[in-house]
Amino acid sequence: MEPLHDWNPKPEEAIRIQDELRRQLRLRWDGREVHTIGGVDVGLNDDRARCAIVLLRYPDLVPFEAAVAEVELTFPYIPGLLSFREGPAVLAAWEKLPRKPDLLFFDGQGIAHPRGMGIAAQMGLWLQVPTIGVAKSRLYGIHTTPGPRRGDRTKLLDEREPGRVIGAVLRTRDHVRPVYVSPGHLMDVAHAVKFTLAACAGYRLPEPTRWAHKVAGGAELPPESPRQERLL
DNA sequence: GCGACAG
DNA sequence: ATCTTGTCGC
Repeated sequence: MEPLHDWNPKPEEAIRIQDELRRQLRLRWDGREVHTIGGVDVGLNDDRARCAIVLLRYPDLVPFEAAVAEVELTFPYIPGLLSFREGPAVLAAWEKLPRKPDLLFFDGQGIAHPRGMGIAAQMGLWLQVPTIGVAKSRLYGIHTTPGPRRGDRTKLLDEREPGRVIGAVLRTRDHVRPVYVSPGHLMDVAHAVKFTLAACAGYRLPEPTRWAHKVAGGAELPPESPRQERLL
């Protein structure tokens, strides 16, 4: 892939990089067919980051492939610069994947970010694949509380430009805390919400992300999820 | 200066 | 993210 920038800049430079990358984002869904989706999760251990990417069949959500990679941590956790801490591990796991998914879910924000460049957006640019950010809490944006049922949602608005919708606060289960959904690259808000609901099966977080979290923690894919199954 | 602050 | 068991409520 095309190196877009250095991964160990000073925070001030990282911010400049994000401001520059923003113009490359394509916040539009092109209508492509989706047969496989992937989930990314990064676990942190002392001075190393372990990333897992799990691929699932869509729309039945059966996991069939996974890749794990571990990398040395070189960047601190700074709100707004999460991608610089976890990005290298994601790239390492991505290169180990035998095949790439049609769509990727991230644990974190897409464009619902101070500079419109959350980890789902930034990695979408690196990987050149449609991405969606599903965060467990808010980083940026203003909103009201959505209804209590699965599917209920409110708009996530840009703090500095309240007329601009940057995502959705979405209830993925009845009476459970909503998640913050925002498009990354090659995605729009409506489809990000649609795919997120389609990927949530009984739990607050999307299945791809849940599997990635388990695998990053050492779990194996179930036997009934053959790693070499033909998909088409 | 005082909060807010993905994972 | 991580420290940490059982427990209350939807």
